[in-house]
Order: sequence, then C-alpha cells, then structure tokens
Amino acid sequence: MLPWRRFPLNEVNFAAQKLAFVIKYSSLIVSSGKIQDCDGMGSERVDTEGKARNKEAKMKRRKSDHGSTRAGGDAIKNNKKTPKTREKTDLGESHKKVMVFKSENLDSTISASESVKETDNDFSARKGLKRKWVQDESMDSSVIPTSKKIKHKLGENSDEERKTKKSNKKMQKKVKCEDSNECKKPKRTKGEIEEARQLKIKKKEEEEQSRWRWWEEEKYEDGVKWRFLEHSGPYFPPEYQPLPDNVHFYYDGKKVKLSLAAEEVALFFAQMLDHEYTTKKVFRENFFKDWRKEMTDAERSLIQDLGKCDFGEIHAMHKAKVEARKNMTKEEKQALKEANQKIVDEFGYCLLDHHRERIGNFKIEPPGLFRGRGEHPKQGMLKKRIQPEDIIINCSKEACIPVPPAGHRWKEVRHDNTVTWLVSWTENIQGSIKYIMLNANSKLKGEKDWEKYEVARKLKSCVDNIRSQYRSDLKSRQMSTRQRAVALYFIDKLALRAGNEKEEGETADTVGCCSLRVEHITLHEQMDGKEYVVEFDFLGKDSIRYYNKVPVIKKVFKNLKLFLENKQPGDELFDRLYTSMLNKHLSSLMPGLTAKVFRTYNASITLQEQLKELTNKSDSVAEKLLSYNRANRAVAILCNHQRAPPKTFDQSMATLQSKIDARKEQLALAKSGLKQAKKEAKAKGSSEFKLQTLVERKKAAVKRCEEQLLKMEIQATDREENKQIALGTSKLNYLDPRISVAWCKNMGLPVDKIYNKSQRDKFAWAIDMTEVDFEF
DNA sequence: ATCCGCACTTAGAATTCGGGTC
DNA sequence: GACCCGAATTCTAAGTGCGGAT
Repeated sequence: MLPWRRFPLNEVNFAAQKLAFVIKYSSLIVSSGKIQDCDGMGSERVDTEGKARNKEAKMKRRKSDHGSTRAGGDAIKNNKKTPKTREKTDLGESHKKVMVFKSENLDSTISASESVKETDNDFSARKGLKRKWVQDESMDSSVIPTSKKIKHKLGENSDEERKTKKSNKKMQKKVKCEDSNECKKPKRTKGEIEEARQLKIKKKEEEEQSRWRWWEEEKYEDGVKWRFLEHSGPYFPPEYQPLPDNVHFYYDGKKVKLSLAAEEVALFFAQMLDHEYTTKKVFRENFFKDWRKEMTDAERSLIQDLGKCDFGEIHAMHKAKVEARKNMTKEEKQALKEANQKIVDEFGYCLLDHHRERIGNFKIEPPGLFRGRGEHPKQGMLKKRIQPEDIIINCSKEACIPVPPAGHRWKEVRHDNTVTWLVSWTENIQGSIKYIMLNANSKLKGEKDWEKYEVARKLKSCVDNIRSQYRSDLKSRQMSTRQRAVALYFIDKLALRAGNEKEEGETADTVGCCSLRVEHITLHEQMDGKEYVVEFDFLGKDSIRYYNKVPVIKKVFKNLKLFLENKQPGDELFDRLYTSMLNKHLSSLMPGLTAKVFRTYNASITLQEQLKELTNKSDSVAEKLLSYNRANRAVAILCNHQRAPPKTFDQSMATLQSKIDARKEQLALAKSGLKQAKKEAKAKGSSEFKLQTLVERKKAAVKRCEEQLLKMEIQATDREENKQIALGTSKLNYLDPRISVAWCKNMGLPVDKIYNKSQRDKFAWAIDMTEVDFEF
C-alpha cells in the first residue's frame, strides 16, 4: 500500500487499540450509566420559522454557489432565531459512546464484480435452466399447502419424482431413528409430540430441498424484476366488532352511546391507555381532533373536552380480552393457530417465475392511532381503515387476478414487472405509499442484498483513493467542496447516515450528516487529554440519540470552526451541501457509490477485522461465540444501534448470577468429592478397580461442572455487554454474511450457532456459496 | 437543474412462540 | 400442566436514493 493512500497515523485505529477497546468497552458501557439530557448541553432549538428561513436561504445559495470561490468569504448572515423551549425528550438509558472505531485500510483486493453479471436474457435458455431445477429439486406441493390456483401451477413435478423423494425421506428418517435415541425414549404424551417433531424435521428437509437456488441462475436484464407473478392479494383485518351492551363510554360522568365509527376510534384510544403515549399533549390533541371528525354532529357538539371522557370500562374490557386470550385452553389455542395457518397458506405465498415465495407482510395494516417515534408532530392521528378500493394490485397479465372481498373492487390492477411489490396503498398520515413485498428469504430480496455487499466490497478497493481525495478537498477554495469533504469524513469515520432533507412539521426533528445543525456539535480544542475533539449530540433515525466525542484531524476541526462562523444554533452546519450533491460526487468516484455504502463497508470490514483479532481456533465454543458477539457489538456501536434495556434485564441478570453461584457451590462440592475419592483410592491401592472408576467419574463431574460454569459466566458477560445494544440490525443489514459463514467454517462451528432459522433462510445464498477463504 | 414521487432498505418496539422449570 | 423468560417473529415507522416530470 502506498503511504500517501493511508490515513495519517493519528487517524489509524491500530489493532492493539481496537483490541483494547473491545475488551474495555464492555466495562465502559456498563459503567457509563445515564447520559445527560440533550437540553443540558446548553443548545437551543430554533423555531420552525427559523428553520424554514434557513432552508430558503440554502435554496437560494444552491443556485448561486457556482460562482463562489473564496471559502467562507460569502458566509450567510443568518436571520435572528427565536429560541423555543421544547419538551424534553426522554432518551432513557442510552449508552455513552466513548470511542468509535475506524477501520484501517486493508490491502485492496479486487472484488468479485463478476457475480453481478447482466447479460443473456434469452428466455428459452433460462427456461431450460429452470426446468433443470424443477427436476433436480422438485417442490412437493402436497406438503407445503398453497392456495388452489398457486398449487395447480406448481404441479409440474411428476408423481414418480414425488414417490422417489418420499421413499428417500423414509430412508433418511430410518437412519436417523437408528442412531439417535429419539426412538428409544417415548415421552409422556409421546405419540403426538413425537409425531409433531418428526413432521417438523420432515418439513425442514423438504424446505431445504425445495429451496430456489437463484444465485446459480443468470440475472435478468436491467430493470426486470420478474416474468411471472401471481398472488392472492392482501389479507384484510377483521371488521370492527361493536362493544357489548354492558360496556359503556362516559362523558362528563354521563353514559353516552357512541356511533359505530366514533366508538371504534374510542376503542383505539382506550386500548392504549396504559401507554405513555396517551399522556402526551400532542398525541391527545391529534387524537381528539381526528376522533371528532369521526363523530356525528350530535356527538361532536357534546364531546368537547378529552379530559371529560371516561374510557375506563372500554379499557377494562380490552384488558379482560387480552387476559382471556392468555388463558385460553390448549384446544382453543390450537384452533386459533390452525386458523392462522390457513390464512398464511392462502395469502402468505406467491408464485414468482415458477417458484413459490413467501410474502413478507401480506396483512393490510389495521386501523389505529398513529404512533410515531420520538416527538412526532402527527402522533395520535387516526390511521384509517384500508378498503379494497384503496388497493393497487400488481401481478402478471396472465396470472389469476386476486379476487376482492365480496361487494368490493380494487382501485387498480396493474402489471408492472419493473417493481417488486405485489400490493400497494396510500397511507393517510404522511400520504406515503405502503407496499406488500416478498420475504427476506426471497430471490428478489436476496439478490439485491448480495449486490449491496458486492458494491461495498468494490469500495474496499478504492476507498484509499477516495479518502485521500476528500482529505485534499478539505483545503479546497470552494466552500461547498470543503463542506462535502468534512461531511464525507464524518460519514466514513463515524458511519453517519446521509441525512436527507425532511419536510418541516411532518416528522420528528431528526438529522443525519448533511442535515446536522450548529446546535448538534460542540468543538473542543482540548478535551480529556485529546486535541481537536468534536462532541456530537443529536437525534438520528427513529429519534435515537447519537452522542459521541471524537478527536478529528486539525483540518477538519478548523473547517468546522469556519462553518460555524456567524451562525445560530438552529442553522445548518453544512449550508452548502445536499445529499444529492454528495451522492452525485460519490458515484463519479465509483459507480454505485452512495453515502450509505460507507456504512455497509465500514460495518463489514470492522466485523472481519474484529473476528480476525478476537478469535482463536483453540477457544471453546462459548468463547468463540462471545468473540463473535463482541465483533458484532463493535459494529453495532459504530452504527449506533441502540435498544431500550429489556424490562426484565436486572432480574434476569440476578437469576443468572444465582445460577452461577449455585454452580460454583456444586463445583466446590464436586472437587472435594474428587479429593475424597482420590484419597480412598490411594489408601486402598490402585488395584481396586471400582474405586478407580469412581475417581474417573468424579473427575469427569468436576470437568463438566467447570465447563458449565465457564459457559454461564461467558453468557453473563455477553448479556451485560449487550444491555443497550441491538445486534440484530447490523447482523441483518450491514454485515456481509459471507464473512460470518467463512468464519464459522474456519472455526469449525455450524452456522446455526450464529444464525437462527430465518437468518439462515435469508442468507442461504451466502451459506451455500462461501468458501473458507472468503475475504470481504 | 431541481423537485418530488416512488420504491425499497433499515429500524426498534411489540407481540408471539416455544422450551425449560417448578 | 401452568408459568416464565428469552428468542424469534411480526409490525410498521423512518430512513435512503433514483429517476422522471417540469
């Protein structure tokens, strides 16, 4: 690697540092406790008008910026902002990040872009491929239930094939029975349980065999997502059931019988009464406004004050219903489960290019009160019931078009194979479009996912150049270029999101990199013994707080100082920068490169490096898994994936601790037992066979005890470290699964130690194709 | 050139499942 | 067999970014 391509030394996160961090960060997180409230930072929020003015000014500048050459010379004098006191956001116990990693540049490896080939679209050739597939891995539609019409399309495999397959399965089952003890110990309720278990195993095998190995097929021509698509349409939630006669709503102490529409909305509110939402002013106001819209004139003139409404009985009824559900008999639960399964069978699958694919969300979202995240201005608004007349169906021309519910018709039926959705509707809160799409284990999603990681790998080979480019851009004479360079520095180093512009008043006030405001950063020439520290404090996606103190290079620091000149807290930090410009620039550096690719790249490369550093082949399984989780955790911290600590966290930790203590006692007991046995054996001479075996047995007991203790202790460490960190998001969306699969192979671990069933399904392509020596 | 609608990914919370324990 | 708890799944909000209309 050429020296000039590298980050200067103070930027490189050395392996030793990182290792120390990983070992240390657990204690940091554990000991950090509560973070200060944002408002404690002395930052002020500007009123909406102020922000709107800002935006306007930015728009004007956007037009004139071309001519500007002197950096900072044309800084805008901002309008005076009127600060507004804002309701405090309860951020809960989020962890304080003390250090964030940066991945060091690795020697570039040219990535395998060949996997994303775009060629032959000769359908007959493809057909041949497919036919081959059908023969090789016939789908047994008699086992996996489908809706009628989908089933008949599936009937491509001959009975003969089916028979052979079945007999194969029988053989497999027999073998299994012989070498496992499953057959030997029939359980209490044996018959049924055993049968169910066998059925499950069988189903699993079937699934494995019927998996569409799309990654072995050629890709379609650009833009074409499918050639044939058939489905049963959406599943609608049940109609509203009026309240029983003994449940009443009271207004101002008097019983009021509400109209059906008003009653339904009242129930939405009553259901949420235990939730904090219903105490919030904005929520209550929005709800009340929308509720009144649903009332009859008479109701509207009577019910004027939400405070006088008594939903007590409705709330109690709802709670009783929930309780009753919990207390259902086994038979009732079983019946319910079967009914649900029937719905899944009918609506949960579609047929896409001769393959049966699972749909991700085939149920229409039921009506209710909108629950935004954070301080959402629209929280509490009524989310309306979706009618078939709101629904657009997308499927093949040749397919059976799903039938709308009786007496209804679809808004539209279209046949657009350049999109992946099956059903769409427009939601009434933001006016945005909602879609029904395929499950994550589908070809459509999997292929895209694979492609995403290939783009990120491509970035690996040119990231050095890009870094040196934005570093030299820090000195650019053009203000917008400098801002772009600093933003890129943050996006790369801190894995910040792009930060698109948002419509004022439509959503919670959250920001990403390009939309950062002056109030979100504080500059410290010196802090905690470090130079040029930037302190970030803002709410990001989902109103999750990002708090971090980061030492930056001098040039970045000086630029930030410049950007802050003559600005108010509510002004934009990067007033000359837009995500569109940034992405346009990035795509000129590398095709397909956008801001979010950096997140994927840095996440995956961090995982790979961490795994390399943290794991040894000689470690025990539990230790390996702890290391894997720690590597995963390092990524989650980098990407700021937080979660509310589980409600039962303290309790479950205590339980685990008491188990550990008990095990320790047991171990001590086992040890003294061993000692005693050894003593006796020695006294009676080694000829005593019985005593010798006793010693061996005791030894084994001690060893077992020790192992179990270690395992539990590791589990406790893992859980403690994970208190407020969510691993799932990075695992599912940012970490190239091939890194994990290769690691498993290297470590001699089965993949199901790190991926559960649905994760294995989602990453089937990676599990199938990854070799031990895979390098991201 | 800019805006905006659209499509699709990413996100944490809520709910449900299922296996272990008493 | 009831109950409890962590894991898995579901749900849907909230982002990103492309590309066509203007």
